[in-house]
Amino acid sequence: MTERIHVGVAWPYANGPLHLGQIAGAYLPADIFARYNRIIGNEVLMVSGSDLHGAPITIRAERENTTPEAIGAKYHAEFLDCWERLGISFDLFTTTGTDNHREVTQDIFLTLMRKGYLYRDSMLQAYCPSCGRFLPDRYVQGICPNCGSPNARGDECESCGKPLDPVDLNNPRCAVCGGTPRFEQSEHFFLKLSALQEELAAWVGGNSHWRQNVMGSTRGFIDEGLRDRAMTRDINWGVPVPVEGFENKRIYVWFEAVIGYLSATKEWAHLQGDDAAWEKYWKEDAKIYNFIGKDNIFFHTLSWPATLMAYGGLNLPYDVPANEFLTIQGQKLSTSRNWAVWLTDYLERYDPDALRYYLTAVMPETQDSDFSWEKFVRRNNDELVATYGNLAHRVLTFCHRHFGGVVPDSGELDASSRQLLDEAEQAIGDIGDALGRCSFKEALRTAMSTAQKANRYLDEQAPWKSIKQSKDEAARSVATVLGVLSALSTGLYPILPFSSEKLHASLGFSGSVLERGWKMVLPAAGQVLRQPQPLFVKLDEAVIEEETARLGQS
RNA sequence: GGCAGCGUAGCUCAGUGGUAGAGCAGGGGACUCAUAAGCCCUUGGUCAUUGGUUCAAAUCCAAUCGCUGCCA
Repeated sequence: MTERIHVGVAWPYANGPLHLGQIAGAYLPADIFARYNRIIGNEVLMVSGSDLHGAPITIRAERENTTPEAIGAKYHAEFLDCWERLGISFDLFTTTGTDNHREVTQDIFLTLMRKGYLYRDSMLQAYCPSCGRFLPDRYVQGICPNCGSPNARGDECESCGKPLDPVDLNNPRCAVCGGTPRFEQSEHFFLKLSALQEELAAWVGGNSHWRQNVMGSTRGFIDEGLRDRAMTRDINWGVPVPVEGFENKRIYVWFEAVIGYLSATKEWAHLQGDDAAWEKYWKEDAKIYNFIGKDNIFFHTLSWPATLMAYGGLNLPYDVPANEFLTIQGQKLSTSRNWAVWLTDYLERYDPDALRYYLTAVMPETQDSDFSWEKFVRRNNDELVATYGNLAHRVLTFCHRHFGGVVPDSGELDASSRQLLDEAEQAIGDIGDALGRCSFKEALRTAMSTAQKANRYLDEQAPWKSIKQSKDEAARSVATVLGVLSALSTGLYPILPFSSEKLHASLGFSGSVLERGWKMVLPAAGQVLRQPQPLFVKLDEAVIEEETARLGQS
């Protein structure tokens, strides 16, 4: 039975380059999941886009004497290039800056207003007279009332970790100009989350398939009691509030960016030439998955579902497989200290599948995990190259040397050959099962263990020995392993698409792995093999030192 | 501070009531088709700590410590 699967991925902020934490946390798992669902025949739509709004991008633009549009455009182009090179297969990667997104957002805003889920109230806001604008919480600095630290931010004191309100700071100052802000009442629209408390609790309770971390923190918010929150901001960059008197305000980015999942679907439908096609995913039977990092669980399991419930008639997320964080060589990622591995840098120097392999192997599914160049090189060389790449290479070169570069006739299979092929076929099923549950690490382990079994089998069979006595016996074991390789090219396709296609072609198949589908297809006797080329490149140990030296350098 | 997740071998992790596991790294061996890869054997753990429930706890409960995130 085919299903409709909507894969929505966190909207990256177009304020700087992508780093490996974002890839491991959201984009790679989303892509693996989307590829798997496509190959098993599901109807898949994978969308996301650049988040162009919010205060940081405007402040950066001022500092660099440019416009928010220019910064957004630069990084949006860079993101698109990265997806292409890393094989992140979006059906549409748009931006929050489109007319379509504005229209969809404003429609939702006005509908919620009309239904009473958005109401006016006023709140105290810091206003900087010398900058002539209201300041977001984090742009007010001052002395922490809790620990006395002189550089506490209005949202949080970094030195004692306590969350703060800008009005609590002693001697507040504007983080941009250093001037003294004053606090003024400002009118905003509040989302009536409190009114949806029961409905949300019931819905969350029915989602027992959610991950521990997602369910735990979502339940925590509900038990605490949901509070109404402002969904507009005193800022002049973003989606305009479609209400008279709010010309100098904009819709809050977290209210608006998640609407992108819906607006992007509408944009995709329009580009397909079928404006109603979005309804297949949002009104008809479909499962919506949102791949995100653990930092924005609240917005995806409560705030956005509340918006959808209030609007009415649209599908809610089916699953929100949020990942934990990736540290870099034992330390937290830090953009300001340049403690990060930037995706563009990686892609300039190494293969996409090597990264996809390593990041899947250490994917932070249940706890924070660590990226290190040493482990990257080690796992590439000792696992990916040695276990999988070498398996393909040793068998393919053997075929060229002894069987004229064609698939030999296996003849009647003996018990161990039959068993290995059964296990390979079973592995495809198990991998699929794991991928369907978003257990990506488990899927990879299953695949690699199949490659290992094939290596063991080869050593037992030793066709390099048997060929001296019986060409048929050697043909049988070699043909068997070619079958396992074919199975692996399928089973690993969602995770390692580039090398899977390469192996598929090396095995003499035409077309693509994707077209062939999620099944084991044995290469036919006589099928012409391509001249084998190594699937993966072995990395020089010097890479570890070179790359480690780059960390933390400005 | 509150809430949530996590803490198992040197590393990455699996294991949710029944004799502590895998891969990689380390040590040894036999082989040689292969990117000096693969295969076999092997060293290695007070399952964060303390207490409790149970015939039986890595697993359930409580407290403590540590790491990360969130506090919209």
